[in-house]
Amino acid sequence: MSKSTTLSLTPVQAIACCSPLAREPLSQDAAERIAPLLKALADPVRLRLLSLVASHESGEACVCDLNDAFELSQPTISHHLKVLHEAGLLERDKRGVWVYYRASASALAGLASLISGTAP
Amino acid sequence: MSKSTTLSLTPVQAIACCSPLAREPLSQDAAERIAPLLKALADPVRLRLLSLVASHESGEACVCDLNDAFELSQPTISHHLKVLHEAGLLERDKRGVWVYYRASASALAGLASLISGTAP
DNA sequence: CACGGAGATTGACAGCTGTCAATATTGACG
DNA sequence: CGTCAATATTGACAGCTGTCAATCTCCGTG
Repeated sequence: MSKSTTLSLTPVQAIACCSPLAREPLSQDAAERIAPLLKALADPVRLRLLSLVASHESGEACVCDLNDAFELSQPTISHHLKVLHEAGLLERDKRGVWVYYRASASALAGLASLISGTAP
Repeated sequence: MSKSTTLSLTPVQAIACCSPLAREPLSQDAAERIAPLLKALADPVRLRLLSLVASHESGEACVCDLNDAFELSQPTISHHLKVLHEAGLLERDKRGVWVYYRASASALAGLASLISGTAP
């Protein structure tokens, strides 16, 4: 593979390639692909959003419910959901006027194995 | 400025208390304790630093070696190491003039189990 | 003791990020 | 159609963050 400055990997794929942190030194390239994913997670509101969605009975949650769980404006919640979605941590599903989000199990598993060294 | 934090939990302990993200909705309190830990990790340079230390043969690495691995100024590396240390992800050990850092296995394991849902 | 080198701290600055108000877009339904 | 409700987008702004140059602290050694 040649170096490509415009590679369009989903962030989830950015992780799949890497051995755990403690296994061998992370390359600069890998680090720069992984950091945005962690950055997406590194916010209290987004952590709660992801947890709310992931722990929801049906495995998915409607934005309308999520908005009510915070004392933040609707655009702010929408912004956080967008960040999580673009990182590949949340999957979006629009049904009619409502939008449902689902947590990406593979993304979370990938992150965890990167950090702990557990094989996926 | 102020060392105002009233709670004196290490960030590692901040995690130990929580069930995995997908198990039940994270409380605001828990989210605000965990986010700083992820924030410490969510930087390409710090990811590489942690990986360098964690994957080092003896389990620890001297700052002098770490400095050489980046094209960044010494104060910048020192700053990143401080962030990782204050988050509880790196342990500091000063021996004479040299300082050695060691990765905290429990912090990493805690984070991973929080994310993936694996029991600690 | 004085000097030199390892690492930390300080101060400054540009760029990023979380938040809101205002507005746009989209689909259901009369 | 026209209206209404659910999300998304835009623009603005304050606060945080990564970086460097300069300086400081500490310790070993001549």
